[in-house]
Amino acid sequence: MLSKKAKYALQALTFLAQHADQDSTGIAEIAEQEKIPRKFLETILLELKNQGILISKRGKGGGYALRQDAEAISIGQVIRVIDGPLALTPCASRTAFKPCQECKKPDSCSIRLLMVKVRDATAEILDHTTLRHIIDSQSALLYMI
Amino acid sequence: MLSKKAKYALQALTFLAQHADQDSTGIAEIAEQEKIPRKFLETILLELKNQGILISKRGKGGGYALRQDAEAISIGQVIRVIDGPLALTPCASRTAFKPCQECKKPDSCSIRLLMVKVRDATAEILDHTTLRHIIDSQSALLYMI
DNA sequence: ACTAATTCCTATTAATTCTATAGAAATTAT
DNA sequence: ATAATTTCTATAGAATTAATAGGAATTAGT
Repeated sequence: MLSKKAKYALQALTFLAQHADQDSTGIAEIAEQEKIPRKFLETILLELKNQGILISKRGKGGGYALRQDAEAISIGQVIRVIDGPLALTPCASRTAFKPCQECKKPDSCSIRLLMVKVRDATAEILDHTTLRHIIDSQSALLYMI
Repeated sequence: MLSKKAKYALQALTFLAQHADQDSTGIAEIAEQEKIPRKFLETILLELKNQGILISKRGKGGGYALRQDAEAISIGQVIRVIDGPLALTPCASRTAFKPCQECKKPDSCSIRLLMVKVRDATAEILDHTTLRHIIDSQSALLYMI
């Protein structure tokens, strides 16, 4: 399951993608529009900034904006940054592989191979879907079919 | 991520599938061989029994066995029983759909449609992989490719 | 009938993670 | 200066997960 944090992050990024014309949008506005707890959103946006997905402007009139165009930010990237690996088990992650304790042969563990297969299918979708797909519902819907 | 409980369940079921010739296998043996905390495993096996995946024999010489053949038990079924829906969000589940609070139109939410797509890809794999595939590593490996 | 071995049941504790908030420092536009 | 904002770090609160406890019920063998 996705955490609330990740869901909030996707909502906020979607909002920012939709307001990419403005050069920055404040936390307060995003929190209010998307109904996300204000202080919680603060920490989330800060994390997205520290991870290079957002840029910020401090002080009066400050706020956040996407660092790159919406088509350059994949949903997979966002979820990994907030919730960690996409894989169902650490031993099935390609970005953060970690073998199970006491697992002698990860290479021949059938459960692991299955989990890798699921991870690959998930990553294939999430790494090829971008914020652009999300905000442009028409192309998104076409893409989905 | 899969819970430890689900991982233990898969280990135990794999073990039972490999010992399907015996008419029952005790908790103690499974716990020892698979290095699963004994008391925790008790509750897991009981749950799998209550969900119709295992049968048990009580009293001296008792134990557990698969209710059906290994090829009739899918990994998706096991994970759902222990961890709940495969989907990353409740609104993307087909077996336990639940809309997000305040979501006006789940039908046109692009994030939801994306999550449904991921769910379907995951379920396609997990519902078509059985304990038989897992224990027969050769056919499993072929299947994986 | 007795004993030992086992599953069954329910409650509880312990540990971990997730969610949210607090409060003040640093920064910036006006 | 002032007001509005992000930044930072800590921590509290809530929920979930992981594990254990202890005894009841059942069964095989003697």
